[in-house]
Amino acid sequence: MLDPALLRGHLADTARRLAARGYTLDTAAFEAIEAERKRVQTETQELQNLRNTRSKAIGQAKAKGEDTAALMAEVAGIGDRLKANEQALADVQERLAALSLGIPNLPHESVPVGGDEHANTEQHRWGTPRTFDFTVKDHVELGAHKGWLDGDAGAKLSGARFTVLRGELARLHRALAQFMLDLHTQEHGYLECNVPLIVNSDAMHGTGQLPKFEEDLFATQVGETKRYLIPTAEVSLTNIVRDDIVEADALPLRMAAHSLCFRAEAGSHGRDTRGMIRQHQFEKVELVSIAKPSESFDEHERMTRCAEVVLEKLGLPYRRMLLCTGDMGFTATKTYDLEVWLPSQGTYREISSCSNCVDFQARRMQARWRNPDTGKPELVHTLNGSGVAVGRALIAVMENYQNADGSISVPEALRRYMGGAERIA
RNA sequence: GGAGAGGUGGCAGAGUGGUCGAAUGCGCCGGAUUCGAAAUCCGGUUUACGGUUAUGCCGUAACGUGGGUUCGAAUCCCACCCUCUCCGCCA
Repeated sequence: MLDPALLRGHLADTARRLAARGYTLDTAAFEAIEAERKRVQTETQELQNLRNTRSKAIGQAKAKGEDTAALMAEVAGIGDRLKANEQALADVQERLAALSLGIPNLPHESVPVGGDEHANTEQHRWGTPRTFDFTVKDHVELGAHKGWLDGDAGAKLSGARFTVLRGELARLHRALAQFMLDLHTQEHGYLECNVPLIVNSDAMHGTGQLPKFEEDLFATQVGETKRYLIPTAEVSLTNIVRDDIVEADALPLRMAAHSLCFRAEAGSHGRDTRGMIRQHQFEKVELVSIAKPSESFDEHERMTRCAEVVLEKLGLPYRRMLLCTGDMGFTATKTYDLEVWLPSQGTYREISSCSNCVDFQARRMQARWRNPDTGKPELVHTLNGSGVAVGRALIAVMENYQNADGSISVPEALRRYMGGAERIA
């Protein structure tokens, strides 16, 4: 959620900055509803004030044993008027909230302006894609060996975009997650967390999945209670500080979790249907930082580096992209994507996304810290990044480390998690 | 799933219809005392929203959540959520 003061005081400028990311803010509608809100709220508060003072007078009169009939008559009509006003206020505030909750974050000034991914700018590359002296196979062909990667079984059990992993490949997948979590918790200073995969509606509103993107989520309903499967552990980790006031010396609060993620992938029909690039269920090691506002952009660089180190230790060539205004997610003010080299596609594919959301999620969550300079609770900044997507990392390892005979070499960093194995075959 | 107890400020804990945003204690901040400290004493110490002739002032709201009764609700009524204890079940 944007700062309401920004919308009230700098509406035209805010609309212009939102337009850079392809969002059209209906300023006339906003101004109309905001004017109504102000009028109704002022009226309501005046009525409440009147009722309070009159009621207090009645109490004092009764205490003195005086007759209260005149006072009672005076206050008679207030109740109904007040009730009507309070209802009107609730209505207008609900409409205002619906509008506000649907407005995306403002892009940071360092973000290039552009409509889609073609305007993203490459920041740097690491590693050199390997040259093969045989015809490379993609991960689906490699995975067909020994039933390692079985899309048909996944479809039988659940439908499209589900996969069964078996044998040494399943073990390699697990090794990747273990390796990443160990790296971030033991070397990068993140606190290991194990979090709920099913969360309530408040949590989904806090990090911005709701109310706008419900169709992207899997939901559960038990009795009257509707809950949602997390599309990323960002939801669980970030909402830990919802409604909290964090002490200054606890910041930055760095948390990491290995979790399952569930995405409905509505609107992705036909994209990446082959293999396990885009699944309804996948695993990810997620990094979340809760930071002081003055430190969040430094923290963003640091977090992105933590993700890059994963790929470097795995020996996977990648590049860092700075997303343009039109390609960023709803909550982000600035996002770096890491793209890993996939030999079968001859291109780089997204494997991590690291975003600074500044106070956008914090305002929705009422997540604050106590600023020692002011003594007041102020909104924190929240950041999240994949460090990294486990399923896509598996694909990258399979394809980049494949051998002519269809076996797959195990990257040095993973061998201790694979009982020392140098290759799987 | 059954039975019971309970949810009040940073914490503990009073308050069962009226001047209660809420006693008291602890903690915290400032001051006095002191060579300094402890102890003691004095004062201060929630948050959100709105207004404003803004480093202040005024108003409104908030005692788990949502409704209801009432001129007036932390207090009475209803529903729900959560926590704890015991029993059952279960990984």
